[in-house]
Amino acid sequence: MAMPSFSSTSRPAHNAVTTLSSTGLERSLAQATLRRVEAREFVFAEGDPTTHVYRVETGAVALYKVLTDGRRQVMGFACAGDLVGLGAQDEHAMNAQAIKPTRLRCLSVSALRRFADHDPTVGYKLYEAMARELAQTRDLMLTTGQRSAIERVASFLLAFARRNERSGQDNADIELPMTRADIGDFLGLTIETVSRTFTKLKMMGMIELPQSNRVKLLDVDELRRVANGGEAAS
Amino acid sequence: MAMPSFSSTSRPAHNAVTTLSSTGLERSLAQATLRRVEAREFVFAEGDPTTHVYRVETGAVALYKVLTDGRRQVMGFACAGDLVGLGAQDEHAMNAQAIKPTRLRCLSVSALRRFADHDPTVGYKLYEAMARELAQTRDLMLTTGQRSAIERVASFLLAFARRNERSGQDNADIELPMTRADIGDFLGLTIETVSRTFTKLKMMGMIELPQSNRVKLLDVDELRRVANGGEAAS
DNA sequence: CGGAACATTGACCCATGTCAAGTGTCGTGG
DNA sequence: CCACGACACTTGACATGGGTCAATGTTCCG
Repeated sequence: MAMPSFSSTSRPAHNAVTTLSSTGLERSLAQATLRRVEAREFVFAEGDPTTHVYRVETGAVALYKVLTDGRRQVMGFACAGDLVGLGAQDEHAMNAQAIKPTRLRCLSVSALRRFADHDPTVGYKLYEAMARELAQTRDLMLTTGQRSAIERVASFLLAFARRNERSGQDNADIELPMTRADIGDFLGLTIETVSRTFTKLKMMGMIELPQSNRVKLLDVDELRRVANGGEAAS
Repeated sequence: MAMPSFSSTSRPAHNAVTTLSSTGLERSLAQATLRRVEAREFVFAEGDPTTHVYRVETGAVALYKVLTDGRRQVMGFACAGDLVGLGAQDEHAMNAQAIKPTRLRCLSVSALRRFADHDPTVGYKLYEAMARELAQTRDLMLTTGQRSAIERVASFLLAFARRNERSGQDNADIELPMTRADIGDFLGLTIETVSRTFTKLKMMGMIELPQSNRVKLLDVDELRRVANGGEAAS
Protein backbone atom coordinates (compact mmCIF):
# COMPACT_ATOMS: atom_id res chain seq x y z
CA MET A 1 0.00 0.00 0.00
CA ALA A 2 2.97 2.29 -0.35
CA MET A 3 3.27 3.76 -3.80
CA PRO A 4 4.74 6.86 -5.38
CA SER A 5 1.27 8.31 -4.91
CA PHE A 6 0.19 10.47 -7.78
CA SER A 7 -2.29 13.13 -6.97
CA SER A 8 -4.55 11.51 -9.41
CA THR A 9 -6.69 14.54 -10.14
CA SER A 10 -3.74 16.51 -11.38
CA ARG A 11 -2.51 13.56 -13.38
CA PRO A 12 -5.47 12.57 -15.43
CA ALA A 13 -5.32 8.99 -16.57
CA HIS A 14 -5.30 7.95 -20.13
CA ASN A 15 -4.62 4.27 -20.21
CA ALA A 16 -6.10 1.09 -18.90
CA VAL A 17 -2.71 -0.45 -18.53
CA THR A 18 0.06 -0.69 -16.07
CA THR A 19 3.74 -1.21 -15.68
CA LEU A 20 4.88 -3.70 -13.15
CA SER A 21 8.34 -4.28 -11.82
CA SER A 22 8.90 -7.43 -9.89
CA THR A 23 12.27 -8.72 -10.88
CA GLY A 24 11.25 -12.33 -11.39
CA LEU A 25 8.37 -11.33 -13.57
CA GLU A 26 10.39 -8.82 -15.53
CA ARG A 27 13.12 -11.34 -16.22
CA SER A 28 10.73 -13.93 -17.45
CA LEU A 29 8.87 -11.41 -19.56
CA ALA A 30 12.10 -10.36 -21.19
CA GLN A 31 12.58 -13.85 -22.64
CA ALA A 32 8.94 -14.59 -23.21
CA THR A 33 7.69 -15.38 -26.68
CA LEU A 34 7.25 -12.45 -28.96
CA ARG A 35 4.03 -12.09 -30.85
CA ARG A 36 3.48 -9.78 -33.77
CA VAL A 37 0.10 -8.39 -34.65
CA GLU A 38 -0.89 -6.18 -37.58
CA ALA A 39 -2.73 -2.92 -37.18
CA ARG A 40 -6.43 -3.68 -36.54
CA GLU A 41 -5.69 -7.22 -35.48
CA PHE A 42 -7.01 -8.32 -32.09
CA VAL A 43 -4.66 -9.28 -29.30
CA PHE A 44 -7.71 -10.73 -27.58
CA ALA A 45 -11.44 -10.10 -27.66
CA GLU A 46 -14.14 -9.87 -25.05
CA GLY A 47 -15.13 -13.36 -23.99
CA ASP A 48 -11.83 -14.98 -24.94
CA PRO A 49 -10.42 -17.20 -22.23
CA THR A 50 -7.72 -15.37 -20.34
CA THR A 51 -4.62 -17.30 -21.31
CA HIS A 52 -1.90 -14.66 -21.24
CA VAL A 53 -0.98 -11.20 -20.19
CA TYR A 54 1.09 -9.16 -22.60
CA ARG A 55 3.61 -6.39 -22.55
CA VAL A 56 3.75 -4.08 -25.51
CA GLU A 57 7.26 -3.87 -26.95
CA THR A 58 6.55 -1.62 -29.90
CA GLY A 59 3.36 -0.29 -31.43
CA ALA A 60 0.10 0.48 -29.64
CA VAL A 61 -3.06 -1.28 -28.60
CA ALA A 62 -6.54 0.08 -27.89
CA LEU A 63 -8.56 -1.45 -25.09
CA TYR A 64 -12.31 -1.11 -25.32
CA LYS A 65 -15.73 -2.45 -24.53
CA VAL A 66 -18.70 -2.34 -26.85
CA LEU A 67 -22.41 -2.09 -26.23
CA THR A 68 -24.66 -4.47 -28.16
CA ASP A 69 -25.59 -1.72 -30.60
CA GLY A 70 -21.99 -0.95 -31.40
CA ARG A 71 -21.35 2.06 -29.23
CA ARG A 72 -17.85 1.75 -27.96
CA GLN A 73 -15.97 2.91 -24.88
CA VAL A 74 -12.22 2.91 -25.22
CA MET A 75 -10.75 2.33 -21.77
CA GLY A 76 -7.18 3.08 -22.62
CA PHE A 77 -4.29 2.84 -25.00
CA ALA A 78 -1.29 0.63 -24.31
CA CYS A 79 2.02 1.83 -25.69
CA ALA A 80 5.53 0.42 -25.47
CA GLY A 81 6.23 -0.82 -21.95
CA ASP A 82 2.60 -1.11 -20.90
CA LEU A 83 1.02 -4.33 -19.71
CA VAL A 84 -2.23 -5.54 -21.21
CA GLY A 85 -4.65 -8.13 -19.91
CA LEU A 86 -3.95 -7.90 -16.21
CA GLY A 87 -6.99 -8.01 -14.02
CA ALA A 88 -9.04 -10.16 -16.30
CA GLN A 89 -10.93 -12.97 -14.68
CA ASP A 90 -11.24 -16.24 -16.57
CA GLU A 91 -12.57 -14.48 -19.62
CA HIS A 92 -11.41 -11.16 -20.93
CA ALA A 93 -13.95 -8.44 -20.25
CA MET A 94 -12.77 -6.24 -23.07
CA ASN A 95 -11.19 -6.15 -26.48
CA ALA A 96 -7.55 -5.42 -27.12
CA GLN A 97 -6.96 -4.39 -30.70
CA ALA A 98 -3.70 -3.19 -32.19
CA ILE A 99 -3.90 0.29 -33.70
CA LYS A 100 -0.43 0.03 -35.23
CA PRO A 101 1.74 -2.92 -36.19
CA THR A 102 2.69 -4.16 -32.76
CA ARG A 103 5.03 -6.59 -31.03
CA LEU A 104 4.10 -8.12 -27.70
CA ARG A 105 5.73 -10.30 -25.10
CA CYS A 106 3.40 -13.01 -23.87
CA LEU A 107 3.29 -14.36 -20.33
CA SER A 108 0.93 -17.22 -19.63
CA VAL A 109 -1.49 -16.81 -16.78
CA SER A 110 -0.46 -20.16 -15.35
CA ALA A 111 3.12 -18.93 -15.16
CA LEU A 112 1.90 -15.78 -13.49
CA ARG A 113 -0.08 -17.85 -11.03
CA ARG A 114 2.99 -19.95 -10.34
CA PHE A 115 4.99 -16.83 -9.53
CA ALA A 116 2.28 -15.61 -7.22
CA ASP A 117 2.10 -18.92 -5.41
CA HIS A 118 5.70 -19.23 -4.50
CA ASP A 119 6.73 -15.61 -4.17
CA PRO A 120 4.48 -13.91 -1.62
CA THR A 121 5.38 -10.45 -2.89
CA VAL A 122 4.11 -11.08 -6.39
CA GLY A 123 0.46 -11.17 -5.35
CA TYR A 124 0.89 -7.92 -3.53
CA LYS A 125 2.66 -6.37 -6.51
CA LEU A 126 -0.20 -7.40 -8.71
CA TYR A 127 -2.56 -5.83 -6.22
CA GLU A 128 -0.63 -2.60 -6.38
CA ALA A 129 -0.60 -2.67 -10.15
CA MET A 130 -4.36 -3.10 -10.14
CA ALA A 131 -4.72 -0.30 -7.65
CA ARG A 132 -2.81 2.04 -9.91
CA GLU A 133 -4.87 1.07 -12.88
CA LEU A 134 -8.04 1.55 -10.90
CA ALA A 135 -6.91 5.04 -9.93
CA GLN A 136 -6.32 5.87 -13.57
CA THR A 137 -9.68 4.53 -14.61
CA ARG A 138 -11.37 6.62 -11.96
CA ASP A 139 -9.63 9.72 -13.17
CA LEU A 140 -10.82 8.98 -16.65
CA MET A 141 -14.31 8.59 -15.29
CA LEU A 142 -14.12 11.95 -13.61
CA THR A 143 -13.11 13.38 -16.97
CA THR A 144 -15.72 11.75 -19.17
CA GLY A 145 -18.44 12.12 -16.57
CA GLN A 146 -18.03 15.75 -15.64
CA ARG A 147 -15.95 17.68 -18.11
CA SER A 148 -16.84 19.58 -21.28
CA ALA A 149 -15.46 18.64 -24.66
CA ILE A 150 -12.61 21.13 -24.58
CA GLU A 151 -11.66 20.10 -21.05
CA ARG A 152 -11.61 16.46 -22.06
CA VAL A 153 -9.43 17.03 -25.08
CA ALA A 154 -7.04 19.27 -23.16
CA SER A 155 -6.75 16.66 -20.39
CA PHE A 156 -6.15 13.98 -22.94
CA LEU A 157 -3.30 15.88 -24.57
CA LEU A 158 -1.69 16.69 -21.24
CA ALA A 159 -1.92 13.07 -20.13
CA PHE A 160 -0.32 11.94 -23.35
CA ALA A 161 2.43 14.52 -23.02
CA ARG A 162 3.17 13.32 -19.53
CA ARG A 163 3.36 9.73 -20.65
CA ASN A 164 5.90 10.67 -23.29
CA GLU A 165 7.83 12.67 -20.78
CA ARG A 166 8.11 9.66 -18.49
CA SER A 167 9.42 7.54 -21.32
CA GLY A 168 11.97 10.21 -22.06
CA GLN A 169 10.57 11.65 -25.27
CA ASP A 170 9.89 15.27 -26.07
CA ASN A 171 6.78 16.06 -24.12
CA ALA A 172 5.66 19.02 -26.19
CA ASP A 173 5.61 17.22 -29.50
CA ILE A 174 3.13 14.38 -29.44
CA GLU A 175 2.55 11.68 -31.98
CA LEU A 176 -0.91 10.21 -31.63
CA PRO A 177 -1.01 6.56 -32.64
CA MET A 178 -4.80 6.49 -32.68
CA THR A 179 -7.49 7.89 -34.93
CA ARG A 180 -10.04 10.57 -34.08
CA ALA A 181 -12.60 7.82 -33.69
CA ASP A 182 -10.46 6.16 -31.04
CA ILE A 183 -10.02 9.45 -29.20
CA GLY A 184 -13.73 10.15 -29.44
CA ASP A 185 -14.69 6.77 -28.07
CA PHE A 186 -12.14 7.22 -25.31
CA LEU A 187 -13.41 10.64 -24.25
CA GLY A 188 -17.07 10.02 -24.90
CA LEU A 189 -17.26 12.43 -27.83
CA THR A 190 -17.86 12.06 -31.57
CA ILE A 191 -15.10 12.33 -34.17
CA GLU A 192 -16.56 15.61 -35.31
CA THR A 193 -16.44 17.11 -31.85
CA VAL A 194 -12.88 15.91 -31.33
CA SER A 195 -11.86 17.42 -34.64
CA ARG A 196 -13.61 20.72 -33.96
CA THR A 197 -12.07 20.87 -30.50
CA PHE A 198 -8.56 20.35 -31.89
CA THR A 199 -9.25 23.16 -34.33
CA LYS A 200 -10.50 25.37 -31.51
CA LEU A 201 -7.39 24.75 -29.40
CA LYS A 202 -5.31 25.56 -32.46
CA MET A 203 -7.23 28.81 -33.00
CA MET A 204 -6.69 29.67 -29.35
CA GLY A 205 -2.97 29.29 -29.90
CA MET A 206 -2.44 26.45 -27.48
CA ILE A 207 -1.48 23.77 -29.94
CA GLU A 208 -0.25 23.27 -33.47
CA LEU A 209 -1.29 20.46 -35.80
CA PRO A 210 1.49 19.93 -38.35
CA GLN A 211 -0.23 16.68 -39.34
CA SER A 212 -3.47 15.26 -38.15
CA ASN A 213 -1.72 12.75 -35.92
CA ARG A 214 0.92 15.14 -34.61
CA VAL A 215 0.22 17.71 -31.93
CA LYS A 216 2.63 20.31 -30.69
CA LEU A 217 1.77 21.82 -27.33
CA LEU A 218 2.51 25.54 -27.44
CA ASP A 219 1.11 26.70 -24.13
CA VAL A 220 1.00 23.94 -21.55
CA ASP A 221 -0.02 26.23 -18.69
CA GLU A 222 -2.99 27.58 -20.58
CA LEU A 223 -3.90 24.09 -21.67
CA ARG A 224 -3.82 23.04 -18.06
CA ARG A 225 -6.09 25.92 -17.11
CA VAL A 226 -8.56 24.93 -19.81
CA ALA A 227 -8.42 21.29 -18.72
CA ASN A 228 -9.43 22.31 -15.22
CA GLY A 229 -12.38 24.38 -16.25
CA GLY A 230 -10.82 27.80 -16.70
CA GLU A 231 -13.33 29.09 -19.27
CA ALA A 232 -12.79 28.73 -22.98
CA ALA A 233 -13.10 32.34 -24.21
CA SER A 234 -15.56 32.65 -27.06
CA MET B 1 -7.26 -15.40 -12.05
CA ALA B 2 -10.22 -17.71 -11.65
CA MET B 3 -13.33 -15.91 -10.61
CA PRO B 4 -17.06 -16.43 -10.99
CA SER B 5 -16.69 -14.27 -14.06
CA PHE B 6 -19.54 -11.87 -14.52
CA SER B 7 -20.28 -10.88 -18.03
CA SER B 8 -19.68 -7.37 -16.97
CA THR B 9 -21.66 -5.69 -19.73
CA SER B 10 -24.83 -7.42 -18.70
CA ARG B 11 -24.15 -6.68 -15.06
CA PRO B 12 -23.58 -2.95 -15.00
CA ALA B 13 -21.55 -1.85 -12.04
CA HIS B 14 -22.77 0.52 -9.45
CA ASN B 15 -20.26 0.57 -6.70
CA ALA B 16 -16.63 1.30 -6.20
CA VAL B 17 -16.39 -1.26 -3.49
CA THR B 18 -15.78 -4.92 -3.05
CA THR B 19 -16.40 -7.89 -0.89
CA LEU B 20 -13.48 -10.03 0.03
CA SER B 21 -13.45 -13.41 1.63
CA SER B 22 -10.18 -14.65 2.93
CA THR B 23 -10.87 -16.39 6.18
CA GLY B 24 -8.06 -14.81 8.18
CA LEU B 25 -9.09 -11.37 7.07
CA GLU B 26 -12.74 -11.99 7.65
CA ARG B 27 -12.12 -13.25 11.14
CA SER B 28 -10.04 -10.32 12.10
CA LEU B 29 -12.52 -7.89 10.56
CA ALA B 30 -15.32 -9.45 12.58
CA GLN B 31 -13.65 -8.40 15.82
CA ALA B 32 -12.19 -5.16 14.56
CA THR B 33 -13.13 -1.88 16.19
CA LEU B 34 -16.47 -0.50 15.28
CA ARG B 35 -16.73 3.09 14.21
CA ARG B 36 -19.95 5.07 13.99
CA VAL B 37 -20.37 7.99 11.66
CA GLU B 38 -23.34 10.29 11.23
CA ALA B 39 -24.98 10.97 7.90
CA ARG B 40 -22.82 13.47 5.98
CA GLU B 41 -19.78 12.73 8.09
CA PHE B 42 -16.61 11.73 6.26
CA VAL B 43 -15.09 8.30 6.73
CA PHE B 44 -12.02 9.72 5.03
CA ALA B 45 -11.30 12.51 2.58
CA GLU B 46 -9.11 12.84 -0.48
CA GLY B 47 -5.55 13.40 0.64
CA ASP B 48 -5.95 11.74 4.03
CA PRO B 49 -3.21 9.26 4.81
CA THR B 50 -4.44 5.75 4.19
CA THR B 51 -4.55 4.28 7.66
CA HIS B 52 -7.42 1.82 7.46
CA VAL B 53 -9.76 -0.03 5.23
CA TYR B 54 -13.35 -0.35 6.35
CA ARG B 55 -16.24 -2.67 5.99
CA VAL B 56 -19.71 -1.22 6.15
CA GLU B 57 -21.85 -2.99 8.75
CA THR B 58 -24.97 -0.88 8.46
CA GLY B 59 -25.76 2.33 6.62
CA ALA B 60 -24.26 3.54 3.37
CA VAL B 61 -21.28 5.52 2.16
CA ALA B 62 -20.76 7.51 -1.04
CA LEU B 63 -17.35 7.47 -2.69
CA TYR B 64 -16.50 10.41 -4.88
CA LYS B 65 -13.92 12.68 -6.38
CA VAL B 66 -14.33 16.40 -6.90
CA LEU B 67 -12.94 18.76 -9.50
CA THR B 68 -11.48 22.04 -8.25
CA ASP B 69 -14.63 23.91 -9.26
CA GLY B 70 -16.86 21.59 -7.28
CA ARG B 71 -18.13 19.28 -9.98
CA ARG B 72 -18.33 15.87 -8.45
CA GLN B 73 -18.09 12.32 -9.74
CA VAL B 74 -19.53 9.70 -7.45
CA MET B 75 -17.62 6.47 -8.07
CA GLY B 76 -19.86 4.22 -6.09
CA PHE B 77 -21.97 3.57 -3.04
CA ALA B 78 -20.92 1.16 -0.32
CA CYS B 79 -23.69 -0.62 1.51
CA ALA B 80 -23.68 -3.21 4.26
CA GLY B 81 -21.00 -5.82 3.59
CA ASP B 82 -18.98 -3.71 1.19
CA LEU B 83 -15.35 -2.84 1.72
CA VAL B 84 -14.18 0.75 1.45
CA GLY B 85 -10.69 2.13 1.06
CA LEU B 86 -9.03 -0.82 -0.63
CA GLY B 87 -6.70 0.11 -3.42
CA ALA B 88 -5.68 3.43 -2.01
CA GLN B 89 -1.99 4.22 -2.13
CA ASP B 90 -0.47 6.10 0.76
CA GLU B 91 -3.08 8.83 0.49
CA HIS B 92 -6.73 8.33 -0.28
CA ALA B 93 -7.57 9.44 -3.80
CA MET B 94 -11.19 10.04 -3.06
CA ASN B 95 -13.71 11.01 -0.45
CA ALA B 96 -15.83 8.56 1.48
CA GLN B 97 -18.81 10.25 3.06
CA ALA B 98 -21.65 8.58 4.90
CA ILE B 99 -25.07 9.19 3.38
CA LYS B 100 -26.87 7.59 6.30
CA PRO B 101 -25.91 6.96 9.91
CA THR B 102 -23.35 4.23 9.43
CA ARG B 103 -21.35 1.69 11.38
CA LEU B 104 -17.99 0.48 10.07
CA ARG B 105 -15.44 -2.13 11.01
CA CYS B 106 -11.91 -0.75 10.78
CA LEU B 107 -8.88 -2.75 9.72
CA SER B 108 -5.52 -1.01 9.83
CA VAL B 109 -3.43 -1.07 6.72
CA SER B 110 -0.43 -2.30 8.66
CA ALA B 111 -2.46 -5.30 9.80
CA LEU B 112 -3.52 -5.89 6.22
CA ARG B 113 0.08 -5.71 5.14
CA ARG B 114 1.04 -8.17 7.83
CA PHE B 115 -1.53 -10.62 6.57
CA ALA B 116 -0.29 -10.24 3.04
CA ASP B 117 3.31 -10.80 4.06
CA HIS B 118 2.86 -14.08 5.82
CA ASP B 119 -0.06 -15.55 3.94
CA PRO B 120 0.80 -15.71 0.24
CA THR B 121 -2.83 -16.07 -0.79
CA VAL B 122 -3.87 -12.78 0.76
CA GLY B 123 -1.99 -10.68 -1.78
CA TYR B 124 -3.58 -12.61 -4.56
CA LYS B 125 -7.02 -12.24 -2.98
CA LEU B 126 -6.50 -8.53 -2.78
CA TYR B 127 -5.48 -8.55 -6.41
CA GLU B 128 -8.67 -10.35 -7.33
CA ALA B 129 -10.74 -7.96 -5.27
CA MET B 130 -9.13 -5.06 -7.10
CA ALA B 131 -9.73 -6.76 -10.41
CA ARG B 132 -13.42 -7.09 -9.65
CA GLU B 133 -13.65 -3.48 -8.62
CA LEU B 134 -11.83 -2.41 -11.75
CA ALA B 135 -14.29 -4.36 -13.85
CA GLN B 136 -17.16 -2.60 -12.14
CA THR B 137 -15.62 0.80 -12.62
CA ARG B 138 -15.13 0.08 -16.30
CA ASP B 139 -18.74 -0.90 -16.66
CA LEU B 140 -19.75 2.33 -15.04
CA MET B 141 -17.53 4.16 -17.48
CA LEU B 142 -19.17 2.45 -20.40
CA THR B 143 -22.49 3.61 -18.98
CA THR B 144 -21.64 7.22 -18.27
CA GLY B 145 -19.55 7.57 -21.39
CA GLN B 146 -21.90 6.12 -23.97
CA ARG B 147 -25.45 5.85 -22.71
CA SER B 148 -28.39 8.26 -22.77
CA ALA B 149 -30.05 9.51 -19.61
CA ILE B 150 -32.81 6.93 -19.64
CA GLU B 151 -30.37 4.11 -20.31
CA ARG B 152 -28.18 5.25 -17.43
CA VAL B 153 -31.04 5.44 -14.96
CA ALA B 154 -32.43 2.08 -16.04
CA SER B 155 -28.98 0.47 -15.67
CA PHE B 156 -28.61 2.05 -12.29
CA LEU B 157 -31.91 0.66 -11.03
CA LEU B 158 -31.16 -2.80 -12.38
CA ALA B 159 -27.73 -2.81 -10.78
CA PHE B 160 -29.22 -1.81 -7.48
CA ALA B 161 -31.89 -4.48 -7.74
CA ARG B 162 -29.24 -7.08 -8.40
CA ARG B 163 -27.24 -5.99 -5.40
CA ASN B 164 -30.29 -6.39 -3.19
CA GLU B 165 -30.99 -9.74 -4.72
CA ARG B 166 -27.53 -10.95 -3.86
CA SER B 167 -27.96 -9.87 -0.26
CA GLY B 168 -31.24 -11.72 -0.14
CA GLN B 169 -33.68 -8.82 -0.15
CA ASP B 170 -36.62 -8.32 -2.43
CA ASN B 171 -35.10 -7.29 -5.71
CA ALA B 172 -38.14 -5.55 -7.12
CA ASP B 173 -38.63 -3.14 -4.25
CA ILE B 174 -35.65 -0.89 -3.88
CA GLU B 175 -34.85 1.58 -1.16
CA LEU B 176 -32.41 4.17 -2.37
CA PRO B 177 -30.19 5.43 0.43
CA MET B 178 -28.90 8.33 -1.65
CA THR B 179 -30.35 11.61 -2.88
CA ARG B 180 -31.04 12.59 -6.49
CA ALA B 181 -27.90 14.68 -6.37
CA ASP B 182 -25.85 11.62 -5.50
CA ILE B 183 -27.44 9.64 -8.31
CA GLY B 184 -26.89 12.50 -10.72
CA ASP B 185 -23.23 12.83 -9.82
CA PHE B 186 -22.87 9.08 -10.11
CA LEU B 187 -24.43 8.86 -13.56
CA GLY B 188 -23.12 12.15 -14.91
CA LEU B 189 -26.55 13.80 -15.02
CA THR B 190 -28.19 16.71 -13.20
CA ILE B 191 -30.75 16.23 -10.44
CA GLU B 192 -33.42 17.58 -12.75
CA THR B 193 -32.63 15.06 -15.45
CA VAL B 194 -32.59 12.22 -12.93
CA SER B 195 -35.94 13.32 -11.59
CA ARG B 196 -37.49 13.72 -15.03
CA THR B 197 -36.17 10.34 -16.06
CA PHE B 198 -37.69 8.65 -13.02
CA THR B 199 -40.98 10.29 -13.92
CA LYS B 200 -40.65 9.12 -17.50
CA LEU B 201 -40.01 5.51 -16.45
CA LYS B 202 -43.02 5.76 -14.20
CA MET B 203 -45.16 7.08 -17.08
CA MET B 204 -43.93 4.22 -19.22
CA GLY B 205 -45.17 1.84 -16.58
CA MET B 206 -41.83 0.29 -15.75
CA ILE B 207 -41.50 1.54 -12.20
CA GLU B 208 -43.54 2.93 -9.34
CA LEU B 209 -42.40 5.61 -6.92
CA PRO B 210 -44.34 5.23 -3.68
CA GLN B 211 -41.89 7.62 -2.06
CA SER B 212 -39.07 9.54 -3.61
CA ASN B 213 -36.50 7.16 -2.19
CA ARG B 214 -38.41 3.95 -2.91
CA VAL B 215 -38.60 2.41 -6.34
CA LYS B 216 -40.66 -0.59 -7.28
CA LEU B 217 -39.62 -2.30 -10.50
CA LEU B 218 -42.74 -3.35 -12.40
CA ASP B 219 -41.27 -4.57 -15.66
CA VAL B 220 -37.70 -5.72 -15.32
CA ASP B 221 -37.46 -7.10 -18.85
CA GLU B 222 -38.58 -3.87 -20.41
CA LEU B 223 -36.27 -1.96 -18.11
CA ARG B 224 -33.45 -4.18 -19.29
CA ARG B 225 -34.34 -3.48 -22.91
CA VAL B 226 -34.30 0.25 -22.28
CA ALA B 227 -30.99 -0.01 -20.44
CA ASN B 228 -29.45 -1.63 -23.48
CA GLY B 229 -30.61 0.97 -25.94
CA GLY B 230 -33.96 -0.46 -27.00
CA GLU B 231 -35.59 2.86 -27.92
CA ALA B 232 -37.67 4.82 -25.46
CA ALA B 233 -40.91 5.29 -27.37
CA SER B 234 -41.78 8.95 -27.12
C1' DC C 1 -4.09 8.56 -61.38
C1' DG C 2 -7.79 6.77 -58.53
C1' DG C 3 -9.81 5.31 -54.53
C1' DA C 4 -10.03 4.29 -49.61
C1' DA C 5 -9.68 5.87 -45.14
C1' DC C 6 -9.43 9.49 -42.24
C1' DA C 7 -10.10 14.30 -41.00
C1' DT C 8 -12.30 18.80 -41.30
C1' DT C 9 -16.07 21.96 -41.70
C1' DG C 10 -20.83 23.57 -41.98
C1' DA C 11 -25.84 23.62 -41.02
C1' DC C 12 -29.20 22.03 -38.25
C1' DC C 13 -31.39 19.77 -34.27
C1' DC C 14 -32.19 17.68 -29.97
C1' DA C 15 -31.08 15.83 -25.38
C1' DT C 16 -29.79 17.56 -21.55
C1' DG C 17 -28.30 21.50 -18.82
C1' DT C 18 -29.83 25.91 -16.62
C1' DC C 19 -32.83 28.80 -14.25
C1' DA C 20 -36.93 29.42 -11.82
C1' DA C 21 -41.13 28.24 -9.62
C1' DG C 22 -43.69 25.13 -7.16
C1' DT C 23 -44.74 20.99 -4.08
C1' DG C 24 -44.10 17.59 -0.78
C1' DT C 25 -42.10 15.93 3.66
C1' DC C 26 -39.91 15.98 7.85
C1' DG C 27 -38.41 17.76 12.29
C1' DT C 28 -38.51 21.49 15.60
C1' DG C 29 -40.39 24.71 18.57
C1' DG C 30 -44.29 27.33 20.04
C1' DC D 1 -51.38 19.92 17.40
C1' DC D 2 -50.08 23.22 14.29
C1' DA D 3 -46.85 26.54 12.06
C1' DC D 4 -42.65 27.08 10.28
C1' DG D 5 -38.41 26.48 7.94
C1' DA D 6 -35.23 23.56 5.72
C1' DC D 7 -34.51 20.24 2.30
C1' DA D 8 -35.29 17.36 -1.22
C1' DC D 9 -37.84 16.55 -5.16
C1' DT D 10 -40.65 17.75 -9.24
C1' DT D 11 -42.01 20.40 -13.11
C1' DG D 12 -41.85 23.96 -16.63
C1' DA D 13 -39.70 27.19 -19.96
C1' DC D 14 -35.78 28.13 -22.26
C1' DA D 15 -30.76 27.85 -23.78
C1' DT D 16 -26.93 25.43 -25.57
C1' DG D 17 -23.23 22.01 -26.17
C1' DG D 18 -22.48 18.56 -28.70
C1' DG D 19 -24.65 15.05 -31.77
C1' DT D 20 -26.19 14.12 -36.63
C1' DC D 21 -26.02 14.44 -41.40
C1' DA D 22 -23.80 15.87 -45.37
C1' DA D 23 -20.23 17.85 -48.19
C1' DT D 24 -15.40 18.63 -48.90
C1' DG D 25 -10.35 18.11 -47.96
C1' DT D 26 -6.21 15.52 -47.26
C1' DT D 27 -3.07 11.72 -47.17
C1' DC D 28 -1.47 7.66 -48.52
C1' DC D 29 -1.01 3.64 -51.15
C1' DG D 30 -1.80 0.57 -55.03
